[in-house]
Amino acid sequence: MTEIPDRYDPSAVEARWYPEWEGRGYFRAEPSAPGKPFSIVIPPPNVTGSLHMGHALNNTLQDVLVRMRRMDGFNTVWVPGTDHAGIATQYVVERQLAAEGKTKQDLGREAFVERVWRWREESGGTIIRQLKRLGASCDWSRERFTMDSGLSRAVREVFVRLWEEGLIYRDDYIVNWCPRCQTVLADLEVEREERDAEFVYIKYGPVTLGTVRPETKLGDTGLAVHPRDKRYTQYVGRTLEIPSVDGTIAVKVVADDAVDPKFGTGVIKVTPGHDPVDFEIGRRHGLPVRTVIGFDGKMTSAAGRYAGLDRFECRRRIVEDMQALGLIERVEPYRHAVGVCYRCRTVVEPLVSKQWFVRMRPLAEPAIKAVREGRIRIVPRGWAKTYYHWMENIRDWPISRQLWWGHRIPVWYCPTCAATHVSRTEIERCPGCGGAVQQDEDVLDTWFSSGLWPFSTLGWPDDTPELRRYYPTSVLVTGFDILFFWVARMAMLGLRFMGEVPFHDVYIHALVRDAEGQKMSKSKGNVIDPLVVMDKYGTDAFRFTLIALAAQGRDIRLAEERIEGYRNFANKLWNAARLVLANLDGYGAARARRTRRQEADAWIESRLSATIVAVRGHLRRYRFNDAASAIYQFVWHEFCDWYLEIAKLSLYRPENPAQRLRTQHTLVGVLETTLRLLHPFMPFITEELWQRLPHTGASIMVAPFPTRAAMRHAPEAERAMSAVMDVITAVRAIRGEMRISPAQALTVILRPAPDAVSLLKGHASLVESLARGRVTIDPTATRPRNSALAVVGETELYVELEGIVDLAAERHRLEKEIRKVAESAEFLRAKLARPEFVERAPAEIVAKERERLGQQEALRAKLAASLSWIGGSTA
RNA sequence: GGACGAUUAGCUCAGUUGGCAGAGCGCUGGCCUCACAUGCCAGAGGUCACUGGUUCGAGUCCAGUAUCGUCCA
Repeated sequence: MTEIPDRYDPSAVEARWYPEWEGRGYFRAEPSAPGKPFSIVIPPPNVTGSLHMGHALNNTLQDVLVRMRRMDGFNTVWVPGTDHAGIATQYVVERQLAAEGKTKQDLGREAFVERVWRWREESGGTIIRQLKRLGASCDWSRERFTMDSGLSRAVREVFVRLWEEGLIYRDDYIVNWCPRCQTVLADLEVEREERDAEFVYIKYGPVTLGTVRPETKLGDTGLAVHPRDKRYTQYVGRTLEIPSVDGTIAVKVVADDAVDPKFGTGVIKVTPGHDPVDFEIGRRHGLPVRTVIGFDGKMTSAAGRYAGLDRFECRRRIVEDMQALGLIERVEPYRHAVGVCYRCRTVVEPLVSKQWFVRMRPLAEPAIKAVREGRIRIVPRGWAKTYYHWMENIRDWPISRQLWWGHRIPVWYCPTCAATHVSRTEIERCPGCGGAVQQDEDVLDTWFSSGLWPFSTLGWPDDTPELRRYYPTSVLVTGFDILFFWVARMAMLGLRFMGEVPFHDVYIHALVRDAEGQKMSKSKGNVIDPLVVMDKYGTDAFRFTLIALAAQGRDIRLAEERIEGYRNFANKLWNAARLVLANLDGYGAARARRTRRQEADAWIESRLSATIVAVRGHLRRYRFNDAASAIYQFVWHEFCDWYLEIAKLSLYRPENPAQRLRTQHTLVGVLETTLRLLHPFMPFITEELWQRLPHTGASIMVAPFPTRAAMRHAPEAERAMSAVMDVITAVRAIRGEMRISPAQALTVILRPAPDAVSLLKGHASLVESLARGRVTIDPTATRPRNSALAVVGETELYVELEGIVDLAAERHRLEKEIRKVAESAEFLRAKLARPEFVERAPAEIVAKERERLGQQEALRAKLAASLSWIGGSTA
């Protein structure tokens, strides 16, 4: 048909359908509508973000599930939204200000926060637009933002309740401090980076010890050794006066298990103010905290003559000074992992300060139990182990952040009477003494609000219809990198505040890497931009690639050739539909239904039925790649490679009109059903083609997802067709191996087993056209001179070679064939010769192997006879 | 140092309960056959990292070794 181009052009199709679907309200959920609920909340991307491969994979998988369930008639909701990303967002706006030569202090807190809001209005929608480009069928009317008033109310409610229940406290603690972002970071927000450093061996009074952080020597208040390390027992308990760069310092020697006697000299200096391990050691032994590095990353006045120096500059200077004093024994190069801020890569400084914490243990226990009892199912299972390990060793969660952008901690201090008030509402006057109060300066960790996401987005703390209908959500789809940041916290907070798990299933997918297996990162320059890919290959092809690569438990290496392959798949589908559409003249469904179904029709319908069952089964178990490959295999290698070729016979050279009608009917039925099956994976092209085919309904999006009942299972037809196809393949193989041109028609004689006569007679024209030859069927045929032979099951097949090709080629082919068969027979004979196998293996397995051996031997005999017939040696 | 994972065709990877090893890409040969050269037909290619064990039978289960990777300290 000339009006449909022979290449699929995704751009126009994609641009057309998304607004159409959205406009018709297909994405919108209605709690009061019927149907079993199926709900998903999106892992909210950072509002500062733009779509990367991880998002693309994550949201494609969610969309597959949501679209399938929606078509299945579930009451489906997919709640989208974004996360206010405290540090990241503040950082972006600070950089903008810096470009204008201003700092946030110049603006003041209120104006700065206003400025961030303005930034969000202008630039915060990027990722949402990109999700639409991907085809994500989110209910945009329910889009949420963690800083929305509703969600902020939920945050405050949770804080106050946790406080009332004694699960929130404020304490001095050693925390990870980012001197650049000027805020505390949770352990999880600190990333490790390999860096080269110097391991400096310092003479420390009577002992020598190694350190990578000589500048912290100024803050040392102790020395620690292992309790069983005999080298140092004599010093334990003593306080030593150590000559140092700035006079002497007093350190107490303690024995602690945390010291590794085999590392360095087996002695460590203890700096409780600047190292988390040392802080713990200091607590255990009552050592004082001495802070020598400040929140700005510069040495404090306690650092004496080094005060005011940058911490790294101080390190250099102190090494020089000690060297001059002869206090350094030696310096070794050392490569180690330092903690850096996950946002700005600045080296994190452990510092002691007052922070808010959530007690995790009481929250973690029910969350562990929920997974253990299967109320939350983690898929793939392996991740449950990681989850348990972290949850069982969980530490209290520092939730305060020294930022301006975020949920301000709902705590007020009264300078007059020194009272602390925690409140759901704003307070101006102290309820105790009536004096003016001041709110805590800090805001809450972003994960504190995203941890409430599954219920805060549905209206909590109010009792809403949405909450009652859609909570717990059906499944959470996410990457393992935020298993602890997010998944674990949602589980804990959901159980605490809803009394019920936040999701039944957690599907954890892989990380997308580049073709070399490297994590994609801007600094490495190996990022593949999803939007560029979608422009180049089409969204459907891109989605299908991600799905096809999303095998459980392994990282995805994305290579462009794969995407190209699935672009070709989309094109294949497009052209199959072109063929069908070009041949629908005279088609009427009602009349077609009265025609007789041919074997090939029954076969392709049966194959589709099996594919539907497979796709459903795989999706139920989140085996996305298996689902994709099942449908790919069916569309390309069964429908296109075989059925369309068969259909052409009755389409182009109809033996009778009824048969043509029936073929049209099958083509339409199978293609239309296949499109529905494929729609969750490739939403755009399927809609476009479906609209052009005869169909019922306004959109494929709301048409039913195929069930096994849609197509009849027909094992008999499958067996019959597979026999016919084997014959065709055998003739083609002879042609191919003998290099006979496709233009050369062959003369083929079939000598079928008695029970195959009618089957082959019925499909002779099929063989003739698909194998290109004239076919004679004769159960009593004898082998012509100068012919090639193939054996298909019980059927012998001769291809006349007289005048076409010389027999040496056939001899060569047969020899190869015989070698293969003989090898296989030998393998089976050896297996069956072992008494252990015959005695102990299940009878049916033994019988099966015997039968196979019989077949192989018979085949070998025939091939050998054939070879000697044409004058070859059977040796 | 600890935990987890990986090792299967030239490359990237599947392989659900143990029963003759699969796909895509690439490669080789032949084809512009009236849907598609983003295609069609045929084909080559594997000691399933290594060493033991369990079993009639191991890519699959167990133990160890090697290499790589991730996370945690």
